Order: sequence, then structure tokens, then C-alpha cells
Amino acid sequence: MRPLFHPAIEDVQPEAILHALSDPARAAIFAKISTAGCVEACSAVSSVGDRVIPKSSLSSHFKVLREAGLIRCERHGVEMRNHSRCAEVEARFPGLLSAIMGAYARAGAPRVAAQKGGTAA
Amino acid sequence: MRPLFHPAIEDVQPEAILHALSDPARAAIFAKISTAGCVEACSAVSSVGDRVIPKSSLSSHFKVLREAGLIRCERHGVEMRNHSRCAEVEARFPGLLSAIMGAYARAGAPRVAAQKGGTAA
DNA sequence: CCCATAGTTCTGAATTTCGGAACTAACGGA
DNA sequence: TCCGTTAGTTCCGAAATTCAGAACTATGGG
Repeated sequence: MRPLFHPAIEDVQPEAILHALSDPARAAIFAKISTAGCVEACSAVSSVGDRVIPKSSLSSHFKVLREAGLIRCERHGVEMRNHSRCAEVEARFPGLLSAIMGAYARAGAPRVAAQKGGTAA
Repeated sequence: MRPLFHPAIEDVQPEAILHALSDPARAAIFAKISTAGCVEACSAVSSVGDRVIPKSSLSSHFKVLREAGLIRCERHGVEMRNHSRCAEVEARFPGLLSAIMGAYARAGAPRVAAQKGGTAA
């Protein structure tokens, strides 16, 4: 099977990255791929939080991430290996990904913690 | 005059910011507001590049930016003053805005300035 | 009061996104 | 080899979003 299309790093556009990561589900998928040693099977992220994502939606999410230049996908037998392209993107747009993922990390905690009553603020 | 709704800075969500800035036109508007001493009338940005933006679209772009927490708008007589909320956003999501605007700045140039050497790896 | 200016809201059309169902590719077992 | 299972893609209609023209509102000037 021919390899999927991936944009060259110099063709990667900021608007594509922002659009891809402006969806919390995609951002969560990307976070998972990035932190999980940059390799992950598609089906391993079949849910975000407690929300189950249908296969077809998952497939298109991966497509968006791939075409935005954020991940690299290759078939390995019956499944897909997804590598993050963090390093390349970091070289092209310094600080972008870490700022975005950091923003999500920072926003993720407060509200949830406040409602749950867990953190003695 | 009743002030328009603006989210408190702690209610600002990363996905809203990314979505707002994932549109190059909005990113350009925001860049203009940010750099122009953080004050600008709506009609002063009636075009992006050589593309003229209709009033209604412009209005909704400003609304998106405002509701994302990126700008603060107040009526002054018949026109609108738009202040950037850079400082607040920077405090909440350190490095986010500068990374994004830097990415756009870096992407905007390359095609034209490719002969500057170094980047064509 | 009437008009001009600046911006908003309404509305329908075009585009995008979502998700179920059917389809394809790769492997394992008999 | 053939069949079944698993992993993921594609197709297609419904829902949501975006776009832009037209009408409307608010403010200030003469």
C-alpha cells in the first residue's frame, strides 16, 4: 500500500495547525500521541474523556492531524502507527506546540477541579 | 451604553483562541489590533491583503475574537474601540499568543524570502 | 428633525463536520 | 486457499457552521 500523503514541513501552515488543534478531541489525541513515545495505534484513542468517538470520526480526525503536518502515519500490518512530528514543527514554529499543549493543560484542570470539590483551593 | 459581553480571563478557553486565530483573516485583524497600540476602529481593518471583507463578516469576526477573550471592545461615540487583551491572555497562557503570531509571521514570509538562505534544508 | 456613519442582526446559501453503514486491506486458523 | 476477524477508509445524508447581502439600530452633526 502506498504511503499516505504528508505535507513537507515547509508546506505546513499555521492556520492548519491551529484549526487541527482547536478541536479538543483532536488536541487530546495529539497529546496522547506526543506523550506516548510518539507512537500509538488509532484504536488506542477511541475515546476522549468519557466520550466515545465513532471510527469514521476518528479516521477523519487523524486525517486532519496528518494533513496539518502534526503527525506521521504508516501502516504496520493491520494497524496504523502514528508518530508525532513535534520536532519538525518545533523547528519551523518554535514554541508553538508547547504553548498550545501547555494552554490546554492549564485550562483543563481548574474548572473541573473547582466543580468536583477535590482541590482545597 | 451597555458594554458588550466579554468573558472573564479565567473563563477563556484555549480551543476558542485557537479557533479564532485559525482563520487567517481574523489572525490578521488581531495582529493589526495588537500592534497598532491596542486600539483600532472596526472599519480600519476593512480589508486583509487585497481581499475586501464585507461589513457583516467583519462584525462576526470581531465577535469571535471578542468572545474568545482576545480583544475588548467598547463603543466610543459612533465607532468601536478594540483593545487587545494580550497581557491578560499572556498571563493565563504564557507564550501562546507570541508563538501563534510568530508562526504566522514566519509562514507569511518564506515563499517570498526563500533566497535568504539557511531554511531550504 | 433629518441625514450620514458605524456596526449589528436577520436570513438564506454554501461549506464543513459528524456519524452510521458499507467497503477494503491485512492477518490468523483450519 | 478460503473464511472470519480486526483495523481503518470511504460514501453519503443530516446537522452545524460560516459567509455575505439586505435591512435594521444607534449615535452624532447640521
